[in-house]
Amino acid sequence: MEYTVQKLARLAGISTRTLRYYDEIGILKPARINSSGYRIYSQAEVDLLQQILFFRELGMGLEQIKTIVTAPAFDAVKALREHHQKLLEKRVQLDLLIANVEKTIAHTEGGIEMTDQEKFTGFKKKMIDENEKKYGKEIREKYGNETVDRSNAKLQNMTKEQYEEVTALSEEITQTLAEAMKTEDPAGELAQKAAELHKEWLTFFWHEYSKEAHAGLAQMYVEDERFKAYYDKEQPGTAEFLREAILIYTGIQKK
Amino acid sequence: MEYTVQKLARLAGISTRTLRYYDEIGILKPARINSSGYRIYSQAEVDLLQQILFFRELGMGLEQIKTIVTAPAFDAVKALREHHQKLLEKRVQLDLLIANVEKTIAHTEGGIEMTDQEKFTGFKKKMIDENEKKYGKEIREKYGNETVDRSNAKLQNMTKEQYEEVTALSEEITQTLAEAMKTEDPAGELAQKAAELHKEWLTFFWHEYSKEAHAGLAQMYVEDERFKAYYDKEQPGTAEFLREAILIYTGIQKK
DNA sequence: TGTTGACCTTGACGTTGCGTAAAGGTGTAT
DNA sequence: ATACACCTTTACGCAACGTCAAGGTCAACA
Repeated sequence: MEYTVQKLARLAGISTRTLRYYDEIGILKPARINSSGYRIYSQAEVDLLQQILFFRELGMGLEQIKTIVTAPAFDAVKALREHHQKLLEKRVQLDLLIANVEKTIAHTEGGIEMTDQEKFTGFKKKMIDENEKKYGKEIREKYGNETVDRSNAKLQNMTKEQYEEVTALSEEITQTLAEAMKTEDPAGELAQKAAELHKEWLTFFWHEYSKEAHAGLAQMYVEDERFKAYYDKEQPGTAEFLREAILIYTGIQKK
Repeated sequence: MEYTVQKLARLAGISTRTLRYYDEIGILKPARINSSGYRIYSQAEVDLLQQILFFRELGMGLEQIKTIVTAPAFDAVKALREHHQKLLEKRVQLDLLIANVEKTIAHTEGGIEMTDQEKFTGFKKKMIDENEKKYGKEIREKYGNETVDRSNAKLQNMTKEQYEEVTALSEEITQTLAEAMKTEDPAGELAQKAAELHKEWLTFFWHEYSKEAHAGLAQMYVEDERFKAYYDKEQPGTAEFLREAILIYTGIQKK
Protein backbone atom coordinates (compact mmCIF):
# COMPACT_ATOMS: atom_id res chain seq x y z
CA MET A 1 0.00 0.00 0.00
CA GLU A 2 1.25 3.46 -0.92
CA TYR A 3 0.22 6.72 0.64
CA THR A 4 0.30 10.38 -0.30
CA VAL A 5 0.86 12.92 2.47
CA GLN A 6 -2.77 13.44 3.25
CA LYS A 7 -3.63 9.76 3.28
CA LEU A 8 -0.80 8.94 5.64
CA ALA A 9 -1.62 11.95 7.77
CA ARG A 10 -5.22 10.82 8.12
CA LEU A 11 -4.14 7.31 8.89
CA ALA A 12 -1.83 8.44 11.65
CA GLY A 13 -3.96 11.27 12.93
CA ILE A 14 -1.41 14.00 12.30
CA SER A 15 -1.23 16.98 9.93
CA THR A 16 0.31 17.09 6.50
CA ARG A 17 2.51 19.90 7.72
CA THR A 18 3.93 17.54 10.30
CA LEU A 19 4.84 15.03 7.62
CA ARG A 20 6.55 17.69 5.52
CA TYR A 21 8.39 18.90 8.57
CA TYR A 22 9.53 15.37 9.36
CA ASP A 23 10.80 15.12 5.80
CA GLU A 24 12.52 18.48 6.15
CA ILE A 25 14.40 17.54 9.29
CA GLY A 26 15.20 14.14 7.82
CA ILE A 27 13.39 12.05 10.37
CA LEU A 28 10.93 10.47 7.95
CA LYS A 29 11.64 10.73 4.27
CA PRO A 30 9.14 9.42 1.72
CA ALA A 31 9.97 6.21 -0.12
CA ARG A 32 10.03 8.11 -3.39
CA ILE A 33 8.92 11.28 -5.13
CA ASN A 34 6.65 10.77 -8.13
CA SER A 35 6.89 12.54 -11.46
CA SER A 36 4.81 15.47 -10.20
CA GLY A 37 6.94 15.95 -7.13
CA TYR A 38 4.43 14.31 -4.76
CA ARG A 39 5.72 12.51 -1.69
CA ILE A 40 4.89 8.81 -1.81
CA TYR A 41 5.21 6.74 1.36
CA SER A 42 5.16 2.97 1.52
CA GLN A 43 5.12 0.22 4.10
CA ALA A 44 8.47 0.85 5.75
CA GLU A 45 7.59 4.51 6.33
CA VAL A 46 4.25 3.63 7.89
CA ASP A 47 6.02 1.43 10.41
CA LEU A 48 8.72 3.98 11.07
CA LEU A 49 6.13 6.69 11.59
CA GLN A 50 4.42 4.50 14.15
CA GLN A 51 7.71 4.18 16.01
CA ILE A 52 8.30 7.91 15.84
CA LEU A 53 4.86 8.61 17.26
CA PHE A 54 5.46 6.17 20.08
CA PHE A 55 8.59 8.07 21.02
CA ARG A 56 6.88 11.41 20.62
CA GLU A 57 4.05 10.30 22.87
CA LEU A 58 6.59 9.84 25.61
CA GLY A 59 7.68 13.46 25.24
CA MET A 60 10.96 12.73 23.50
CA GLY A 61 12.41 15.45 21.26
CA LEU A 62 12.47 14.86 17.52
CA GLU A 63 16.24 15.30 17.35
CA GLN A 64 16.72 12.50 19.83
CA ILE A 65 14.15 10.35 18.09
CA LYS A 66 16.06 10.87 14.88
CA THR A 67 19.34 9.62 16.30
CA ILE A 68 17.56 6.60 17.72
CA VAL A 69 15.53 5.48 14.75
CA THR A 70 18.27 6.17 12.21
CA ALA A 71 20.87 4.34 14.27
CA PRO A 72 22.19 1.27 12.44
CA ALA A 73 21.64 -0.96 15.47
CA PHE A 74 18.08 0.21 16.07
CA ASP A 75 16.21 -2.62 17.75
CA ALA A 76 12.51 -2.07 17.20
CA VAL A 77 11.30 -4.74 19.60
CA LYS A 78 13.56 -3.53 22.38
CA ALA A 79 12.34 0.00 21.81
CA LEU A 80 8.77 -1.22 21.96
CA ARG A 81 9.38 -2.96 25.25
CA GLU A 82 10.75 0.27 26.65
CA HIS A 83 7.75 2.12 25.31
CA HIS A 84 5.55 -0.35 27.05
CA GLN A 85 7.30 0.19 30.36
CA LYS A 86 7.19 3.95 30.02
CA LEU A 87 3.54 3.93 29.13
CA LEU A 88 2.74 1.83 32.17
CA GLU A 89 4.59 4.39 34.28
CA LYS A 90 2.62 7.11 32.61
CA ARG A 91 -0.56 5.34 33.50
CA VAL A 92 0.47 5.21 37.14
CA GLN A 93 1.08 8.97 36.93
CA LEU A 94 -2.29 9.48 35.34
CA ASP A 95 -4.02 7.41 37.98
CA LEU A 96 -2.34 9.46 40.67
CA LEU A 97 -3.59 12.59 39.00
CA ILE A 98 -7.10 11.20 38.73
CA ALA A 99 -7.04 10.28 42.41
CA ASN A 100 -5.83 13.79 43.07
CA VAL A 101 -8.71 15.37 41.18
CA GLU A 102 -11.17 13.16 43.03
CA LYS A 103 -9.64 14.17 46.31
CA THR A 104 -9.68 17.83 45.35
CA ILE A 105 -13.37 17.62 44.52
CA ALA A 106 -14.06 16.04 47.89
CA HIS A 107 -11.91 18.75 49.44
CA THR A 108 -13.60 21.73 47.83
CA GLU A 109 -17.01 20.28 48.52
CA GLY A 110 -15.96 20.51 52.11
CA GLY A 111 -14.90 17.20 53.42
CA ILE A 112 -11.42 15.93 53.82
CA GLU A 113 -8.37 18.06 54.38
CA MET A 114 -5.59 18.46 51.90
CA THR A 115 -2.10 19.80 52.35
CA ASP A 116 -0.51 22.07 49.77
CA GLN A 117 1.91 19.30 48.92
CA GLU A 118 -0.88 16.87 48.24
CA LYS A 119 -2.44 19.32 45.83
CA PHE A 120 0.39 18.74 43.42
CA THR A 121 0.87 15.00 43.59
CA GLY A 122 0.65 13.60 40.12
CA PHE A 123 2.10 16.67 38.50
CA LYS A 124 5.66 16.10 39.55
CA LYS A 125 7.00 13.80 36.93
CA LYS A 126 10.68 13.44 37.11
CA MET A 127 10.82 15.62 40.18
CA ILE A 128 11.72 12.72 42.41
CA ASP A 129 14.45 11.68 40.00
CA GLU A 130 15.87 15.16 39.96
CA ASN A 131 15.67 15.45 43.69
CA GLU A 132 17.61 12.23 43.89
CA LYS A 133 20.37 13.65 41.77
CA LYS A 134 20.48 16.97 43.54
CA TYR A 135 20.10 16.10 47.15
CA GLY A 136 20.98 12.44 47.25
CA LYS A 137 20.07 10.12 50.03
CA GLU A 138 19.43 12.59 52.81
CA ILE A 139 16.37 14.02 51.13
CA ARG A 140 15.22 10.75 49.70
CA GLU A 141 14.97 9.15 53.08
CA LYS A 142 12.84 12.03 54.24
CA TYR A 143 10.98 13.32 51.25
CA GLY A 144 11.05 10.20 49.13
CA ASN A 145 9.54 8.04 51.78
CA GLU A 146 6.96 10.63 52.57
CA THR A 147 5.92 10.67 48.95
CA VAL A 148 5.67 6.94 48.82
CA ASP A 149 3.73 6.86 52.05
CA ARG A 150 1.35 9.53 50.90
CA SER A 151 0.75 7.80 47.61
CA ASN A 152 0.07 4.57 49.43
CA ALA A 153 -2.22 6.29 51.85
CA LYS A 154 -4.19 7.64 48.91
CA LEU A 155 -4.50 4.19 47.50
CA GLN A 156 -5.72 3.02 50.85
CA ASN A 157 -8.41 5.65 50.81
CA MET A 158 -9.45 4.82 47.33
CA THR A 159 -9.67 1.19 48.13
CA LYS A 160 -11.83 1.79 51.14
CA GLU A 161 -14.21 4.04 49.24
CA GLN A 162 -14.29 1.68 46.34
CA TYR A 163 -14.91 -1.19 48.65
CA GLU A 164 -17.89 0.48 50.23
CA GLU A 165 -19.43 1.41 46.92
CA VAL A 166 -18.68 -1.97 45.47
CA THR A 167 -20.29 -3.88 48.28
CA ALA A 168 -23.33 -1.63 48.13
CA LEU A 169 -23.60 -2.28 44.42
CA SER A 170 -23.09 -5.98 44.93
CA GLU A 171 -25.99 -6.15 47.31
CA GLU A 172 -28.17 -4.14 45.01
CA ILE A 173 -27.41 -6.49 42.17
CA THR A 174 -28.18 -9.56 44.25
CA GLN A 175 -31.48 -8.12 45.41
CA THR A 176 -32.55 -6.90 42.00
CA LEU A 177 -31.56 -10.23 40.54
CA ALA A 178 -33.60 -12.13 43.10
CA GLU A 179 -36.65 -10.03 42.28
CA ALA A 180 -36.04 -10.39 38.58
CA MET A 181 -35.84 -14.18 38.86
CA LYS A 182 -39.47 -14.21 39.96
CA THR A 183 -40.55 -12.63 36.69
CA GLU A 184 -38.67 -15.35 34.77
CA ASP A 185 -38.07 -12.78 32.06
CA PRO A 186 -34.41 -11.88 31.38
CA ALA A 187 -35.58 -9.18 28.98
CA GLY A 188 -37.87 -7.63 31.58
CA GLU A 189 -37.36 -4.34 33.30
CA LEU A 190 -35.94 -5.73 36.52
CA ALA A 191 -33.51 -8.09 34.85
CA GLN A 192 -32.30 -5.27 32.62
CA LYS A 193 -31.80 -3.08 35.63
CA ALA A 194 -29.72 -5.83 37.19
CA ALA A 195 -27.64 -6.00 34.04
CA GLU A 196 -27.08 -2.28 34.15
CA LEU A 197 -26.08 -2.38 37.80
CA HIS A 198 -23.74 -5.17 36.91
CA LYS A 199 -22.17 -2.95 34.28
CA GLU A 200 -21.61 -0.28 36.93
CA TRP A 201 -20.12 -2.85 39.24
CA LEU A 202 -17.87 -4.02 36.44
CA THR A 203 -16.52 -0.58 35.73
CA PHE A 204 -15.00 -0.57 39.18
CA PHE A 205 -12.60 -3.24 38.07
CA TRP A 206 -12.23 -2.55 34.39
CA HIS A 207 -11.87 0.96 33.29
CA GLU A 208 -12.50 0.07 29.71
CA TYR A 209 -16.00 -1.10 29.08
CA SER A 210 -17.32 -2.76 25.97
CA LYS A 211 -20.49 -4.67 25.34
CA GLU A 212 -18.57 -7.60 23.97
CA ALA A 213 -16.37 -7.86 27.02
CA HIS A 214 -19.37 -7.57 29.30
CA ALA A 215 -21.13 -10.35 27.41
CA GLY A 216 -17.95 -12.38 27.54
CA LEU A 217 -17.86 -12.04 31.29
CA ALA A 218 -21.46 -13.15 31.52
CA GLN A 219 -20.46 -16.29 29.70
CA MET A 220 -17.65 -16.82 32.18
CA TYR A 221 -20.10 -16.65 35.02
CA VAL A 222 -21.80 -19.75 33.79
CA GLU A 223 -18.66 -21.60 32.78
CA ASP A 224 -16.56 -20.78 35.79
CA GLU A 225 -17.79 -22.63 38.84
CA ARG A 226 -16.30 -20.00 41.08
CA PHE A 227 -18.57 -17.28 39.83
CA LYS A 228 -21.47 -19.64 39.22
CA ALA A 229 -21.37 -20.84 42.81
CA TYR A 230 -21.53 -17.27 44.07
CA TYR A 231 -24.54 -16.29 42.01
CA ASP A 232 -26.36 -19.58 42.39
CA LYS A 233 -25.91 -19.55 46.13
CA GLU A 234 -29.44 -18.38 46.96
CA GLN A 235 -31.26 -19.63 43.93
CA PRO A 236 -29.92 -22.11 41.36
CA GLY A 237 -30.06 -20.85 37.82
CA THR A 238 -29.26 -17.26 38.78
CA ALA A 239 -25.97 -17.28 36.90
CA GLU A 240 -27.67 -18.43 33.71
CA PHE A 241 -30.40 -15.87 34.23
CA LEU A 242 -27.87 -13.09 34.67
CA ARG A 243 -26.05 -14.22 31.57
CA GLU A 244 -29.27 -14.05 29.54
CA ALA A 245 -30.08 -10.63 30.94
CA ILE A 246 -26.61 -9.32 30.12
CA LEU A 247 -26.64 -10.80 26.62
CA ILE A 248 -29.89 -8.97 25.99
CA TYR A 249 -28.68 -5.81 27.72
CA THR A 250 -25.55 -5.66 25.62
CA GLY A 251 -27.54 -6.37 22.48
CA ILE A 252 -25.46 -9.43 21.71
CA GLN A 253 -28.57 -11.59 21.86
CA LYS A 254 -31.79 -10.25 20.48
CA LYS A 255 -35.20 -10.23 22.12
CA MET B 1 1.51 29.84 54.30
CA GLU B 2 3.37 32.19 51.98
CA TYR B 3 5.69 31.22 49.19
CA THR B 4 8.45 32.86 47.18
CA VAL B 5 8.85 31.86 43.54
CA GLN B 6 11.27 29.08 44.18
CA LYS B 7 9.31 27.58 47.04
CA LEU B 8 6.11 27.52 45.08
CA ALA B 9 7.93 26.21 42.04
CA ARG B 10 9.36 23.33 44.04
CA LEU B 11 6.01 22.60 45.58
CA ALA B 12 4.32 22.39 42.22
CA GLY B 13 7.16 20.77 40.34
CA ILE B 14 7.58 23.56 37.81
CA SER B 15 10.31 26.15 37.10
CA THR B 16 10.60 29.65 38.50
CA ARG B 17 10.65 30.89 34.93
CA THR B 18 7.22 29.37 34.44
CA LEU B 19 5.89 31.27 37.44
CA ARG B 20 7.32 34.54 36.17
CA TYR B 21 5.89 33.83 32.76
CA TYR B 22 2.48 33.14 34.27
CA ASP B 23 2.74 36.46 36.06
CA GLU B 24 3.78 38.17 32.84
CA ILE B 25 0.83 36.88 30.85
CA GLY B 26 -1.47 37.62 33.75
CA ILE B 27 -2.62 34.10 34.40
CA LEU B 28 -1.24 33.85 37.94
CA LYS B 29 -0.24 37.04 39.68
CA PRO B 30 1.38 36.92 43.13
CA ALA B 31 -0.69 37.95 46.12
CA ARG B 32 1.69 40.84 46.73
CA ILE B 33 5.16 42.16 46.01
CA ASN B 34 7.33 42.70 49.07
CA SER B 35 9.55 45.69 49.75
CA SER B 36 12.43 44.19 47.80
CA GLY B 37 10.31 43.47 44.76
CA TYR B 38 10.00 39.73 45.49
CA ARG B 39 6.87 37.91 44.37
CA ILE B 40 4.95 36.54 47.33
CA TYR B 41 2.24 33.94 46.74
CA SER B 42 -0.33 32.84 49.28
CA GLN B 43 -3.09 30.28 49.66
CA ALA B 44 -5.40 31.44 46.89
CA GLU B 45 -2.55 31.36 44.38
CA VAL B 46 -1.56 27.85 45.37
CA ASP B 47 -5.07 26.65 44.67
CA LEU B 48 -5.30 28.57 41.44
CA LEU B 49 -1.99 27.18 40.27
CA GLN B 50 -3.27 23.71 40.92
CA GLN B 51 -6.27 24.46 38.73
CA ILE B 52 -4.05 25.87 36.02
CA LEU B 53 -1.88 22.80 36.04
CA PHE B 54 -4.92 20.56 35.79
CA PHE B 55 -5.98 22.40 32.68
CA ARG B 56 -2.49 22.40 31.28
CA GLU B 57 -2.24 18.65 31.81
CA LEU B 58 -5.16 18.27 29.47
CA GLY B 59 -3.27 20.11 26.76
CA MET B 60 -5.24 23.31 27.02
CA GLY B 61 -3.53 26.53 25.92
CA LEU B 62 -2.62 29.10 28.53
CA GLU B 63 -4.70 31.76 26.85
CA GLN B 64 -7.80 29.63 27.10
CA ILE B 65 -6.98 28.69 30.67
CA LYS B 66 -6.72 32.37 31.45
CA THR B 67 -10.17 33.15 30.14
CA ILE B 68 -11.57 30.26 32.13
CA VAL B 69 -9.96 30.82 35.50
CA THR B 70 -10.33 34.59 35.44
CA ALA B 71 -13.99 34.38 34.41
CA PRO B 72 -16.23 35.87 37.10
CA ALA B 73 -18.49 32.81 37.11
CA PHE B 74 -15.63 30.36 37.40
CA ASP B 75 -16.97 27.25 39.09
CA ALA B 76 -14.04 25.31 40.50
CA VAL B 77 -15.96 22.15 41.30
CA LYS B 78 -17.58 22.03 37.91
CA ALA B 79 -14.20 22.52 36.29
CA LEU B 80 -12.79 19.72 38.39
CA ARG B 81 -15.56 17.37 37.34
CA GLU B 82 -14.75 18.14 33.73
CA HIS B 83 -11.08 17.53 34.43
CA HIS B 84 -12.00 14.23 35.93
CA GLN B 85 -13.99 13.23 32.89
CA LYS B 86 -11.24 14.30 30.52
CA LEU B 87 -8.62 12.45 32.50
CA LEU B 88 -10.68 9.28 32.38
CA GLU B 89 -10.89 9.69 28.63
CA LYS B 90 -7.17 10.17 28.53
CA ARG B 91 -6.72 6.95 30.42
CA VAL B 92 -8.82 5.12 27.89
CA GLN B 93 -6.56 6.60 25.20
CA LEU B 94 -3.49 5.53 27.08
CA ASP B 95 -4.81 2.04 27.55
CA LEU B 96 -5.51 1.84 23.85
CA LEU B 97 -1.96 2.89 23.16
CA ILE B 98 -0.59 0.33 25.59
CA ALA B 99 -2.67 -2.35 23.93
CA ASN B 100 -1.29 -1.12 20.64
CA VAL B 101 2.32 -1.45 21.78
CA GLU B 102 1.62 -4.94 23.06
CA LYS B 103 0.05 -5.90 19.81
CA THR B 104 2.89 -4.37 17.82
CA ILE B 105 5.42 -6.38 19.80
CA ALA B 106 3.47 -9.55 19.10
CA HIS B 107 3.27 -8.48 15.48
CA THR B 108 6.97 -7.81 14.94
CA GLU B 109 7.91 -10.97 16.77
CA GLY B 110 5.94 -12.68 14.08
CA GLY B 111 2.58 -13.71 15.26
CA ILE B 112 -0.61 -11.87 14.67
CA GLU B 113 -1.40 -9.68 11.74
CA MET B 114 -1.92 -5.96 11.99
CA THR B 115 -3.44 -3.55 9.54
CA ASP B 116 -1.93 -0.15 8.94
CA GLN B 117 -4.95 1.41 10.58
CA GLU B 118 -4.46 -0.64 13.70
CA LYS B 119 -0.90 0.58 13.99
CA PHE B 120 -2.15 4.02 14.88
CA THR B 121 -4.96 3.33 17.30
CA GLY B 122 -4.41 5.29 20.43
CA PHE B 123 -2.66 8.18 18.76
CA LYS B 124 -5.68 9.86 17.29
CA LYS B 125 -7.04 12.06 19.97
CA LYS B 126 -10.01 14.09 18.92
CA MET B 127 -9.77 12.73 15.42
CA ILE B 128 -13.12 11.03 15.63
CA ASP B 129 -14.74 14.28 16.71
CA GLU B 130 -13.15 16.13 13.85
CA ASN B 131 -14.06 13.47 11.37
CA GLU B 132 -17.60 13.68 12.60
CA LYS B 133 -17.74 17.37 11.90
CA LYS B 134 -16.05 17.12 8.53
CA TYR B 135 -17.56 14.08 6.97
CA GLY B 136 -20.71 13.56 8.93
CA LYS B 137 -22.61 10.35 9.11
CA GLU B 138 -21.43 8.67 5.95
CA ILE B 139 -17.90 8.22 7.21
CA ARG B 140 -18.93 7.60 10.78
CA GLU B 141 -21.08 4.67 9.85
CA LYS B 142 -18.17 3.17 7.98
CA TYR B 143 -15.04 4.35 9.67
CA GLY B 144 -16.45 5.13 13.08
CA ASN B 145 -18.01 1.76 13.51
CA GLU B 146 -14.90 0.06 12.28
CA THR B 147 -12.89 1.89 14.89
CA VAL B 148 -15.31 1.00 17.63
CA ASP B 149 -15.45 -2.59 16.49
CA ARG B 150 -11.71 -2.87 16.34
CA SER B 151 -11.26 -1.35 19.73
CA ASN B 152 -13.81 -3.75 21.12
CA ALA B 153 -12.19 -6.66 19.40
CA LYS B 154 -8.95 -5.71 21.07
CA LEU B 155 -10.63 -5.64 24.42
CA GLN B 156 -12.10 -9.00 23.67
CA ASN B 157 -8.65 -10.35 22.98
CA MET B 158 -7.25 -8.83 26.09
CA THR B 159 -10.06 -10.20 28.11
CA LYS B 160 -9.61 -13.69 26.78
CA GLU B 161 -5.91 -13.72 27.44
CA GLN B 162 -6.38 -12.18 30.83
CA TYR B 163 -9.05 -14.69 31.62
CA GLU B 164 -6.82 -17.62 30.76
CA GLU B 165 -3.93 -16.32 32.79
CA VAL B 166 -6.16 -15.35 35.64
CA THR B 167 -7.82 -18.72 35.89
CA ALA B 168 -4.44 -20.43 35.74
CA LEU B 169 -3.22 -18.20 38.54
CA SER B 170 -6.38 -18.79 40.53
CA GLU B 171 -5.87 -22.51 40.41
CA GLU B 172 -2.25 -22.19 41.36
CA ILE B 173 -3.21 -20.08 44.34
CA THR B 174 -5.86 -22.53 45.46
CA GLN B 175 -3.47 -25.45 45.20
CA THR B 176 -0.58 -23.72 46.88
CA LEU B 177 -2.92 -22.55 49.58
CA ALA B 178 -4.24 -26.07 50.18
CA GLU B 179 -0.68 -27.35 50.55
CA ALA B 180 0.25 -24.47 52.77
CA MET B 181 -2.71 -25.11 55.06
CA LYS B 182 -1.18 -28.46 55.95
CA THR B 183 1.93 -26.76 57.31
CA GLU B 184 -0.28 -24.56 59.51
CA ASP B 185 2.38 -21.86 59.18
CA PRO B 186 1.27 -18.62 57.43
CA ALA B 187 4.87 -17.41 57.58
CA GLY B 188 6.18 -20.56 55.93
CA GLU B 189 7.56 -20.82 52.43
CA LEU B 190 4.43 -22.23 50.83
CA ALA B 191 2.09 -19.72 52.40
CA GLN B 192 4.36 -16.88 51.34
CA LYS B 193 4.42 -18.23 47.82
CA ALA B 194 0.62 -18.25 47.86
CA ALA B 195 0.66 -14.63 49.02
CA GLU B 196 3.00 -13.71 46.19
CA LEU B 197 0.84 -15.49 43.63
CA HIS B 198 -2.07 -13.64 45.07
CA LYS B 199 -0.27 -10.39 44.50
CA GLU B 200 0.25 -11.34 40.87
CA TRP B 201 -3.40 -12.24 40.58
CA LEU B 202 -4.32 -8.93 42.12
CA THR B 203 -2.31 -6.93 39.64
CA PHE B 204 -4.61 -8.22 36.93
CA PHE B 205 -7.39 -6.15 38.38
CA TRP B 206 -5.55 -3.29 39.96
CA HIS B 207 -2.78 -1.72 38.11
CA GLU B 208 -1.55 0.14 41.10
CA TYR B 209 -0.20 -2.13 43.77
CA SER B 210 0.63 -1.23 47.35
CA LYS B 211 1.27 -3.37 50.36
CA GLU B 212 -1.38 -1.54 52.33
CA ALA B 213 -4.04 -2.11 49.73
CA HIS B 214 -3.08 -5.75 49.45
CA ALA B 215 -3.33 -6.17 53.20
CA GLY B 216 -6.63 -4.32 53.12
CA LEU B 217 -7.98 -6.74 50.59
CA ALA B 218 -6.87 -9.67 52.72
CA GLN B 219 -8.94 -8.22 55.52
CA MET B 220 -11.92 -7.96 53.18
CA TYR B 221 -11.59 -11.64 52.37
CA VAL B 222 -12.39 -12.51 55.93
CA GLU B 223 -15.05 -9.88 56.46
CA ASP B 224 -16.89 -10.29 53.19
CA GLU B 225 -18.79 -13.55 53.14
CA ARG B 226 -18.67 -13.58 49.38
CA PHE B 227 -14.92 -13.93 49.26
CA LYS B 228 -14.77 -15.94 52.44
CA ALA B 229 -17.17 -18.53 51.04
CA TYR B 230 -15.03 -18.94 47.95
CA TYR B 231 -11.79 -19.51 49.81
CA ASP B 232 -13.30 -21.61 52.57
CA LYS B 233 -15.09 -23.82 50.08
CA GLU B 234 -12.64 -26.72 50.28
CA GLN B 235 -11.26 -26.16 53.72
CA PRO B 236 -12.74 -23.87 56.37
CA GLY B 237 -10.29 -21.35 57.73
CA THR B 238 -8.53 -20.84 54.40
CA ALA B 239 -9.61 -17.22 54.15
CA GLU B 240 -8.16 -16.45 57.56
CA PHE B 241 -5.01 -18.35 56.70
CA LEU B 242 -4.59 -16.38 53.48
CA ARG B 243 -5.13 -13.15 55.37
CA GLU B 244 -2.39 -14.05 57.84
CA ALA B 245 -0.06 -15.03 55.02
CA ILE B 246 -0.69 -11.78 53.19
CA LEU B 247 -0.29 -9.67 56.32
CA ILE B 248 3.10 -11.25 56.84
CA TYR B 249 4.00 -11.06 53.16
CA THR B 250 3.23 -7.38 53.00
CA GLY B 251 5.11 -6.77 56.22
CA ILE B 252 2.07 -5.25 57.88
CA GLN B 253 2.18 -7.93 60.55
CA LYS B 254 5.51 -9.04 61.87
CA LYS B 255 6.82 -12.56 62.48
C1' DT C 1 -12.77 20.60 -23.67
C1' DG C 2 -12.73 23.44 -20.30
C1' DT C 3 -13.42 24.20 -15.63
C1' DT C 4 -14.27 22.96 -10.98
C1' DG C 5 -12.47 21.28 -6.70
C1' DA C 6 -9.67 18.53 -4.09
C1' DC C 7 -5.28 17.41 -4.13
C1' DC C 8 -0.09 18.47 -4.14
C1' DT C 9 4.35 21.63 -3.98
C1' DT C 10 7.80 25.13 -1.84
C1' DG C 11 8.71 29.18 0.74
C1' DA C 12 8.33 32.04 4.71
C1' DC C 13 6.73 34.22 8.66
C1' DG C 14 4.05 33.56 13.26
C1' DT C 15 3.04 31.31 17.73
C1' DT C 16 3.34 28.92 22.20
C1' DG C 17 5.64 28.04 26.33
C1' DC C 18 8.94 28.30 28.09
C1' DG C 19 14.98 27.63 28.60
C1' DT C 20 18.85 30.12 29.25
C1' DA C 21 22.13 33.64 29.83
C1' DA C 22 23.38 38.39 31.45
C1' DA C 23 23.64 41.92 34.70
C1' DG C 24 22.42 43.21 38.88
C1' DG C 25 20.02 43.70 43.81
C1' DT C 26 18.76 41.14 48.66
C1' DG C 27 19.26 38.39 53.00
C1' DT C 28 21.62 36.04 56.35
C1' DA C 29 25.14 33.17 58.23
C1' DT C 30 29.77 32.82 59.22
C1' DA D 1 32.92 41.66 54.90
C1' DT D 2 32.34 38.20 52.12
C1' DA D 3 30.21 34.22 50.60
C1' DC D 4 26.21 32.12 48.87
C1' DA D 5 21.67 31.29 47.88
C1' DC D 6 18.16 33.81 46.91
C1' DC D 7 15.54 37.43 44.06
C1' DT D 8 14.78 40.91 39.91
C1' DT D 9 14.25 42.48 34.71
C1' DT D 10 15.60 42.20 29.92
C1' DA D 11 16.26 39.72 26.04
C1' DC D 12 17.44 36.41 22.74
C1' DG D 13 16.73 31.34 21.43
C1' DC D 14 14.19 27.24 20.35
C1' DA D 15 11.13 23.27 19.16
C1' DA D 16 7.37 21.80 16.60
C1' DC D 17 4.65 22.88 14.16
C1' DG D 18 0.18 26.44 12.32
C1' DT D 19 -0.95 29.30 8.83
C1' DC D 20 -1.06 31.97 4.83
C1' DA D 21 0.56 32.74 -0.04
C1' DA D 22 1.39 31.52 -4.74
C1' DG D 23 1.33 28.14 -7.71
C1' DG D 24 1.21 23.21 -10.16
C1' DT D 25 -1.61 18.36 -10.66
C1' DC D 26 -5.35 15.22 -11.37
C1' DA D 27 -9.95 13.15 -11.89
C1' DA D 28 -14.45 14.10 -12.94
C1' DC D 29 -18.25 16.23 -14.74
C1' DA D 30 -20.92 19.64 -18.02
